[in-house]
Amino acid sequence: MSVGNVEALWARSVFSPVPVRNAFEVTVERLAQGIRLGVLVEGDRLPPERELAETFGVSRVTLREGIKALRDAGLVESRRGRGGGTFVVTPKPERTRSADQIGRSIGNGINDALELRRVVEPGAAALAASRTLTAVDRASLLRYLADATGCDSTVRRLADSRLHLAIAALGGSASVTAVVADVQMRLDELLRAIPVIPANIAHSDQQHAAIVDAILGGQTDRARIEMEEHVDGTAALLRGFLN
Amino acid sequence: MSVGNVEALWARSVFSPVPVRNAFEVTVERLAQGIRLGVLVEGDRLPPERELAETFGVSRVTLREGIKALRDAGLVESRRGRGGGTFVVTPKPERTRSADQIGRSIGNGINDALELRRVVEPGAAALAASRTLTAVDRASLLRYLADATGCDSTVRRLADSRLHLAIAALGGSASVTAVVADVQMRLDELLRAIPVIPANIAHSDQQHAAIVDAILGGQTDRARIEMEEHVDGTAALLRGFLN
DNA sequence: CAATGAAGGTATGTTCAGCGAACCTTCTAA
DNA sequence: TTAGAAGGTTCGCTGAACATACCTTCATTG
Repeated sequence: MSVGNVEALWARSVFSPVPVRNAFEVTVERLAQGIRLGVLVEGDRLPPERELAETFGVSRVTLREGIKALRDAGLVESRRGRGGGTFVVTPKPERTRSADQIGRSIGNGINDALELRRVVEPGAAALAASRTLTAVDRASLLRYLADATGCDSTVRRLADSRLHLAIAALGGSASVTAVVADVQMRLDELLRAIPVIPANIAHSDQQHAAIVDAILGGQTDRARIEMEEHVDGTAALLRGFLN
Repeated sequence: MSVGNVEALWARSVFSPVPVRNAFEVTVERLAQGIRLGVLVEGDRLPPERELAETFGVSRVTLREGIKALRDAGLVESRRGRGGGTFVVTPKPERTRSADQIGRSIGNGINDALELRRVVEPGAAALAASRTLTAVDRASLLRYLADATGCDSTVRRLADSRLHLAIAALGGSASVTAVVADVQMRLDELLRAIPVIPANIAHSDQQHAAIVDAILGGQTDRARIEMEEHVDGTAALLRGFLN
């Protein structure tokens, strides 16, 4: 692959439009990410608006705009009255655009996301393996692995995200977890759109199991390598569907 | 190290204050980062305000507020009249707070930054090594290595940042480069504040050389390992000064 | 040695996101 | 049946950001 010279890349990074993100957008993004990546699951109830607004450091009006957007997107439902609240709802099957369409719309961002993933997820796995995990954490990890094993379609996609995110979270670094969440989010729509064949699922399951095994065994190098292979496999699959 | 359970970490990541960053702040941050990390060096002239405002997608008034902040911080100077402009100026020796003070003010963020660095920089080095570099890029990399070798103090700090950033940039992924820039920025003040002893410098120089050698030789694994050692060394040094 | 024009510096009025605060409506649990 | 906990609504205020026009400096150039 041809690489422009370093200075040019720097210049682009310093002299490019500043991403102006207002409170509304950030709020929506946060909550949508929580739902899309399976941190908030179906039936979960969000904290009351007044409370959530405060923890977000945002006015209630702004928060409500965000929630309205999520409701319009079919991600949550609101019920009024005592005992009411805003609840996470089944992720709709969604008008799935073809992987090709999505790929086109995200464009070069895909390669960028895949490269970032290739860098950060193996590192995150190794970090997790280097930790001394509590019994609770070990149990959680195994549960996430089980959830992501065998099944297919939408459920699997969610469970897969959760597993990858859990691995990152076990590393204990908020920033690392945030980067992994960002990557998962960027690739999510695409991963949901590609058709999954049983052979791929089985292979992916094996890799997941190997990664978890390495982490639980404290084998940092192996954890990294297994994750590298897994990530490379997914990347190859994705790139295959976009050419 | 004891790690809280996964769900708790997630909850914190979803239910925490949204970072509301206005155009002004982002603008300042961008330019300050460019200067602090040595992408813009002394004597460089920024594009004219009208032009820069447009590339940033920000009004000229807002941009000027940002530039004023940088001027107050002693990072740039402005000259009026034809042939004038805003110029990057010598990074002042700066009222260097002690490493301990800085450490306290950044607090837990340091460990977080160090962990992120440990994950992302070795990966970035490996990514760079996996590329087929142009002759220009190879020459650039060697020049950055030379700049960062031997000298000490402020000059070295800047050249070190530039080298690490250049390595990330050679990987060709904008996102990876951005994360590395973020990490370097977070650790910059601290790294500037710790006293450097000749032995450390020499060791660091050796490691830099080894990293660059591995990258130029296309040895991805070695590039990663050398960078890991280098980053671990710096981390140990930093942690040592904070205890 | 003027005159030009490219640059930074200033002033003004408009718009709109976001806020706080008070209030309305629904509906369950006691 | 009623109190209270939730979501839903309204309104006026503030400040950030903008567009636009104009002023000031001063190196270059004719």
